Amino acid sequence: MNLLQAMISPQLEQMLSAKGVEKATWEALLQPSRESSQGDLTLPCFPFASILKMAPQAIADEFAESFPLGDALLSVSSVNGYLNFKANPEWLADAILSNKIAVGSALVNTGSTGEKVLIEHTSANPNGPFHVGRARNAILGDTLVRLHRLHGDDVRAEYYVDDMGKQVGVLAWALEHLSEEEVNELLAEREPPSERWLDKADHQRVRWYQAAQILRKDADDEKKERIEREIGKLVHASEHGDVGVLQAFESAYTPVLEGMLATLARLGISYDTFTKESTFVVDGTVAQLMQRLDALEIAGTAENGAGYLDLGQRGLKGKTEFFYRRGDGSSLYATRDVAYHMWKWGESNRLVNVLGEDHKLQAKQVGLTLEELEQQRPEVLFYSFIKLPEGKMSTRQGNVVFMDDLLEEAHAQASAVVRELRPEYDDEKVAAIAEAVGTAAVRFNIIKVSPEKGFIFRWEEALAFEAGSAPFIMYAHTRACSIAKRARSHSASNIDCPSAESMPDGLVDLLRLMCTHNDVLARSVKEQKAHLFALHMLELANAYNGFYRDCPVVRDGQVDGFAFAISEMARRLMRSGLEGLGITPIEEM
RNA sequence: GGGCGUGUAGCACAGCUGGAUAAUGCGUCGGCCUCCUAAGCCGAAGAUCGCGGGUUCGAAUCCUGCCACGCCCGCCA
Repeated sequence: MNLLQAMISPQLEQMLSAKGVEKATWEALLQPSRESSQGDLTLPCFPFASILKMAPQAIADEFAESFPLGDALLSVSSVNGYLNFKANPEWLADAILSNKIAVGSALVNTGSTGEKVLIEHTSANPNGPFHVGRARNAILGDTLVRLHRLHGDDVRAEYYVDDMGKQVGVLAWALEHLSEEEVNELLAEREPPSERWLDKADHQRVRWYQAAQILRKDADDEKKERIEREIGKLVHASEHGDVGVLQAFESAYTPVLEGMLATLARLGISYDTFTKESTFVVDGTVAQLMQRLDALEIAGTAENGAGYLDLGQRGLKGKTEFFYRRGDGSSLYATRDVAYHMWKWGESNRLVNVLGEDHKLQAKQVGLTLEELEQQRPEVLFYSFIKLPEGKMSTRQGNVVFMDDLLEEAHAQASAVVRELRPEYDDEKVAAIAEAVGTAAVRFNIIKVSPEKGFIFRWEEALAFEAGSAPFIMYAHTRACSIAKRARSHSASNIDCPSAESMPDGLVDLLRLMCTHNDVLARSVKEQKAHLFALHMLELANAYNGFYRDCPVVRDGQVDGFAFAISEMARRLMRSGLEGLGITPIEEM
C-alpha cells in the first residue's frame, strides 16, 4: 500500500537511522502484509538483530511501543519479530473520498505518466481464422494495451502484417492455381467447414492454404517439385520487393486479415496501426541494414555468400550463427524484424512485443543484433501455447478450436443462463448481456493465468460463469449500478465517515483493497503481468460483495451518504478495471 | 545432446526481487433468498510446494544434481 508507505517511511527512517540502520537495508523489507488480519504493511526485524545486537522480537516490541500513530495508522503491533502497521480505515476512507485513488480510463490515451509505449501484438500470418491458441497473443496484448492506458501511458497498439514470405506465398499460389473442386477433393477427409462461416473469408480461404499444404507434402514428386518451384519464385520475388507480386499477395490475404480482425473486434480488440513487413524491403532500409551488418566485427560470410553474425561472441549459447542474408542476397524474416525494430524505436520510447514461446531464440538473436547496432532491445512477453486435450493446435492440420466457434458457444451458453435467471428480460437485452458475458468469460479465462504457463483448453473452463470468472466481477459491478440507480431516487444523508470501531469488516476490507488498486495496476504494467490485475479485480469484486452484505446503502427509504460515496467509488474502479481487462461493464445482468 | 520454460490440495491456478499459519476458484460436505440482483454470501474438510543435496536466523522462493512435461536449436516464417 504505497499510500501508507509514503506516510510512515519518514518516521521509520528517522527511528532506524538513529539506531544506525541505513535506509537501503530496510526499505525493501517493508512490504504488504501477507495476511490482511496482520495489517497493511509489515517490517520483518530479523535482519536488524545482528546490527543492533538485540533479539528481533525485542526490536519489534520497542518500535511498536514508540511508533507515533498519527492520522494514518490504527495500530502498530509486534508479533514474532515482525512489525505490523495497520492503516486507520477512517484515513483510508478519506483518501478514497478525496480522489487520491486514480480511476483512469482504459479507452483513451491520457498520457498522464509521460510514458510512450508501442505494443506490438498478434501479428499473426494472415492465412486463416484465429484459433484459440493464436488468440492468446491478441488477448494478452490487447489487455496490456488497455492496462497501460488505464495506468496513464500513451499507448499505440501495432499489428505487424506478415505480407511476404512463404506462408502468404502458399496462400496466393493456391488461390491462383486451385479450383474449388480440387480444394474440396483434397480436404474430403477433413471435417467439413462450418455452415456458420460460409461468408467469412478467413474460414473459406484457409481451405486453399490447407489444400496446398497437402499437395506440397503428398503429391507425386514431379508435381511437388513444380509447386515448390512456383511458390519459391513468388517468395523470392516478394523478398526482393517485387511490387507486382506483393500486390498479388495483398489481394490474397486482405480478405483473410479482415475476417481475422472481425473476430478480434468481437472480443473488443483493435489496433492503432498496421505495418507491413514488405515496407522495409521496398524502401531499401533492409538492404542498408544488411550492409551495416556486413561491416560489424562479428559478421561472417558463408561459402555461398550468405551473411551471418557470430552471436556466440556476445554470449549466445547453442547455435551461435545468426543468418541475416541468404546466399542469393535476399533478407530473412529476422533481418526484416531488426529493421522493423529500428523503425519502431523512432516511433516510441518503450517497446513491448507479445510473442509465442517458439520465438524465444529468434527474439534473442534480434535483441543481440540490435545491441550490436547500438540500439536497445525491446521488452518481450512470451506465452506458452494453448493445447487441446488431443494435442497441439495447428491450422495446417486442421485440429483446432476456432475463436469464432468458441465465441458463438459462449454466447449461446450465456444466453441460456440469462434466460433462466431473468425470464423477464426481452430478447434484445438477453442478446446484449450474453454477448458481453460470453466474450468476457473467454478473455478472462485466458488472462487470469500467467502467460508462461502452458494450458490445455477445456470447454467447461472457458465457459465458466461462477466465482473466479469474469461474470463474477461483472455481477458485482451491476450490483453497484443498481444500488446507484436506487440511491439516486432517495434523499441522502451527509457524507459522515463512521468511526473505525463501528465499521463492519466488509467495509474495512473494501477500503483497504481500493487503496491497493493503483499499486497493483502499476506493478502489473511495469512487469507486464496482466494476470496480477485480473486477480486483483476478482478480489475487488469479492470485497464489494462483502460491503454489500455488511453496509446497506439504502435503508428505510434513506440513503447513507457515506456508504453511497464509497459504493460509487468502488463502482467506478470496477468499471474502469473491467474495461482494462477488455470486459464490457454492463449495468444489468 | 545443448538452450529456455514449467512442475504447488482430486482438478485448475496465485505466491517465486528469501520472511509469520502456502492464497484463490472448481469439485466435495454443511448453512443462508418476507432484507439494495442468490451469476451471490457464510462455514468445513482437503498440500511430503516434482525428488535429493546446499546456502541462510529463516527456503515454495536462491544455488546445485536428478526426474517428468513443453518450446526451440532452418541460408523457414
